[in-house]
Amino acid sequence: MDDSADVKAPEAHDGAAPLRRLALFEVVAEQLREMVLEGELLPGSRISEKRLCESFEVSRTPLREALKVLANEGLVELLPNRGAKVTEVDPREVADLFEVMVELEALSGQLLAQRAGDAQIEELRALHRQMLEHYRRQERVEYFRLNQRIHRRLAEISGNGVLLELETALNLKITRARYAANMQLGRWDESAREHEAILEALERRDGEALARAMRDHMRKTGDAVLEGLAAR
Amino acid sequence: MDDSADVKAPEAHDGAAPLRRLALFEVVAEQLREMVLEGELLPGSRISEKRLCESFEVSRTPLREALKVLANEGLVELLPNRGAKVTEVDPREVADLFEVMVELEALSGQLLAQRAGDAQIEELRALHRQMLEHYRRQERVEYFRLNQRIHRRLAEISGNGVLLELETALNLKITRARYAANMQLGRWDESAREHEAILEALERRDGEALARAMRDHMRKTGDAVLEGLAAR
DNA sequence: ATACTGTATTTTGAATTCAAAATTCAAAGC
DNA sequence: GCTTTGAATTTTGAATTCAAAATACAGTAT
Repeated sequence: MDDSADVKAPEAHDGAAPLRRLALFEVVAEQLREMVLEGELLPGSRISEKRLCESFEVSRTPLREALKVLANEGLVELLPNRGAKVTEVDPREVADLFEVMVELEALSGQLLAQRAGDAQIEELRALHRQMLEHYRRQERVEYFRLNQRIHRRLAEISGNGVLLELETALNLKITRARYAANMQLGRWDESAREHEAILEALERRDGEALARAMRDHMRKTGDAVLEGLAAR
Repeated sequence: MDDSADVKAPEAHDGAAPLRRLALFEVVAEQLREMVLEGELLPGSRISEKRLCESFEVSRTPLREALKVLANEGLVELLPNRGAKVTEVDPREVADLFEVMVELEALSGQLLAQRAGDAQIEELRALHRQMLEHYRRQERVEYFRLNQRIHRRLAEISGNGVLLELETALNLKITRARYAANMQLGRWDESAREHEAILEALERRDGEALARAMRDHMRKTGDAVLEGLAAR
């Protein structure tokens, strides 16, 4: 309607153009997701459709579609005839979350030991080194980003698409719990050591040890987050 | 010709009755889900919004909302500006699915051994006996239903809400794969024996054995389904 | 003053409308 | 004969409209 920059793919006659202009509701969903994750929309608060529509400058239709997506991700709750509210961070649920995530990580570990190629292990080692460098320089945001990226890459390389999807979905909620607990990046040193153990086990292709290391890492992360939540 | 009476009545167990009239899009989503699961809408087929709107006698708005729900469940794919199509049953993905499900079941087993109360174990034993009775009488549909119910009950009693949700979600896709492979109820006898082993381990509260039994059961189910898929 | 009831306002749910993109199909050009 | 081009049609995306439900509020009765 106005000067908004259209996101469109450059007209390429060349085949592989996987980049599609995403639907409005997807853009809105992404924005909303970020707002919920980072606590800009407070847990438990009611969501006024009208207000959000105005702030996003979209009509209610795409906003409501986006809310349905977020609802399926568990970030908002839809109360019939009563609008939507941001889901509360329930320590009990977070505990459950980690209980499951620990096992998923263990599975990732086993699969990784079987399936990771040499090049991929080197890639991970490089990312790891890079992360340690951020650690050394105390660059928190970059460290956190790389940490997330490494975990995602591990899930990708494990070669199980369903596992990757689940870890991504659960990681959403975990990230939110971290924010809620002001714990985005606690346990630097410990965490770095655990990562080292993971890399070593992977390089030895020791499935048992790798599963144990990843399980251990996730369990300790969970304990820290839960502790942070309790201390609010 | 069909049974459209089963739309509501989620009302069941414990105290606080959250009785609510469900939104139109939820009803539509439930119907669609069933149609996809049972193969009434063929994998890979494009979904015409107009046609479905007419058959459901609703406008496009709730139908589109329902499609978004199904898309998040992985039963349909949304192609921007090109409508929706029913997701194909990919044997590779089904294999991944079971690979994950096996671990979730193992976790269920461990938790069950720790947390199941005597009354709940008795309840499960009763359900098991009832299922065997259906087996004896060769009542396939009832057997299958009870089988599903027992698995769900096991997940519930394991006391981890996240685990329950994930198992429910994955079970959706597994059910679809079974239909696709014409395998809704293969392996009667074998399956019944495996269930017996599960119950026994649970009654002994032997977490290790229970995890092993449930893992084993799910793994064999997966093998059978994959075999069925390959033989299409 | 408090609790209750009926009414007005707001908010949500669903249908309809309008615009933009894709698909179809036929004709023109090579 | 085959491919390409460009309207006409269909289908999807998003805004708007209309209806129903919930909330807020005022007045009344106890």
